[in-house]
Amino acid sequence: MKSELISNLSVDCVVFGYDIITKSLNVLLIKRYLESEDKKDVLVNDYVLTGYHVFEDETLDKAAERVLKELTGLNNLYKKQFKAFGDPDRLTNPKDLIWIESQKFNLRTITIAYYFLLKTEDVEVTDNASKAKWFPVDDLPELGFDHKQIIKEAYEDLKIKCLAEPIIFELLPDKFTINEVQDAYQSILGIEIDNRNFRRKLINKKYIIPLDEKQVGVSKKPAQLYMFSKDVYDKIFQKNYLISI
Amino acid sequence: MKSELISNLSVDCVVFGYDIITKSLNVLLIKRYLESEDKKDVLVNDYVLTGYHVFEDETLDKAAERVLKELTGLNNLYKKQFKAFGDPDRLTNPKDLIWIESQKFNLRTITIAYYFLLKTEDVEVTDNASKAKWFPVDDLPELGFDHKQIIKEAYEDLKIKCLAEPIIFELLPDKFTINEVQDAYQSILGIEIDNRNFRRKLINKKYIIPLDEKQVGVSKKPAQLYMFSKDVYDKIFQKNYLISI
DNA sequence: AAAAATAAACGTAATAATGACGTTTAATAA
DNA sequence: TTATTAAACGTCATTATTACGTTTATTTTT
Repeated sequence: MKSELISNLSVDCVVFGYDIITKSLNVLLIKRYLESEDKKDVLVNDYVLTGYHVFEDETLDKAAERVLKELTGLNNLYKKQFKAFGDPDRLTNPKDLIWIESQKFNLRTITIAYYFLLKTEDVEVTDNASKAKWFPVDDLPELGFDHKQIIKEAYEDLKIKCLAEPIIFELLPDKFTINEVQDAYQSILGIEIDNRNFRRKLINKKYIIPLDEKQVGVSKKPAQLYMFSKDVYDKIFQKNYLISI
Repeated sequence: MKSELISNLSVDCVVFGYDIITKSLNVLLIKRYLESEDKKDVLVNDYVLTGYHVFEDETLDKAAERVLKELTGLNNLYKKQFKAFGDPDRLTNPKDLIWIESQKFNLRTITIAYYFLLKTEDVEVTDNASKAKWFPVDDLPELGFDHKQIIKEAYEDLKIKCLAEPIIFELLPDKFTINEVQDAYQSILGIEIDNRNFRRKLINKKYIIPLDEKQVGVSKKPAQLYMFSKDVYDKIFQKNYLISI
């Protein structure tokens, strides 16, 4: 008879931050440590996503939020559980064998992967050996485990969601210019958009609200600032089923 | 120190079938058995999704496909892993406590939930006590565990995907009429669509291909049959980023 | 203080898509 | 042969999109 699987449960967080200056979508990564023979922490020359085991009395969502809070100090970010990873080749450690009622079980590590959206500027990054660091999503360093794959799938999901929902505003400051929105779309989706058409389209949306403010500290004509109203968006969306196949 | 979580891993399958006659989206469910004191199987008066433990050497996807194959005999259906469910209150059984290196662990059951799409007609259902049965998604019976919630979330995900991708054709026969597509959308999304506009829109799509065939055995004017070409759709989609916020 | 430079903002015309309807056609049933 | 009915076609006003050109407001340079 085949063995049923007992697994070690963790969450991994893909933290996406958009940098309005460099116009790049970044991922927050930490250096990986491994436990050595003599129990000292040894630095490995690659990076990993932040993740941790789920505690006994914790929901998956809470575990992801806890991990994120420890990493960034932030709460209440846009969060999406996008996929579970748990293929047999994820088995990490030969010590991960357990016995239950004299039966042997392999202990596979299942991770429930989340992604979070924020503004790069909201996370203070000090480039110490042990601390988190931003990397452009299209120029990642060496990554441990299957984390490159996890990031890839998170990014795919994000792109699709960007096209269908106004989550771009989770990545932008509360007050933004039209061109900043365009740049964000272009960077994330890897496409070119006509500025004049994009501008008209966005300005005509009821939920894109012009403010009585302009950019300050720019060395050319300062642009009009806008905000996104989720309330207005939700009201409009309710009656707007659009089959776009 | 808080206990890390060790979990029992399973997959649950939400099998959606669309019935072209009753115009209803159905879910395939089985009666639930519980193990009684004297080890005989005892029937419980509710239904559950099909699901099973993941085996030691199995990927999550393979496990879901295996469960589906055992239930329906079918392969190669549209499949989506849509969410992991594993909150602490899912803990089912007091016997689910294990010891590893003299540490006690609670054994929570994590389930990776998938949904599959097929035509109701493709699954022969015999209404025996132990066999699978179709239920309309908006008229479900009593359900065990958190399976009502799982179905609800699968349905929400399906609705959103229906609006963005041509997965409706996974639920329809290979040869279909325009009105059958409209009925499917109306039933699944719970909306009314103008037939004349819908017809025009669909017929104009390059990937909706008219066949040299009409309906047979209908008692009114027989309708033109069409097919969906995934190849053509994929080619068109590649250059068609549409930001529809 | 005027001129050059430049990003922001506005404009237009052709085409395509959508929404809200009315009408005709091809088949079966009476 | 006629009535019935679902399928299929047509129209018109409105809105959205595409593909461009032009003007404006501000800073920097001369």
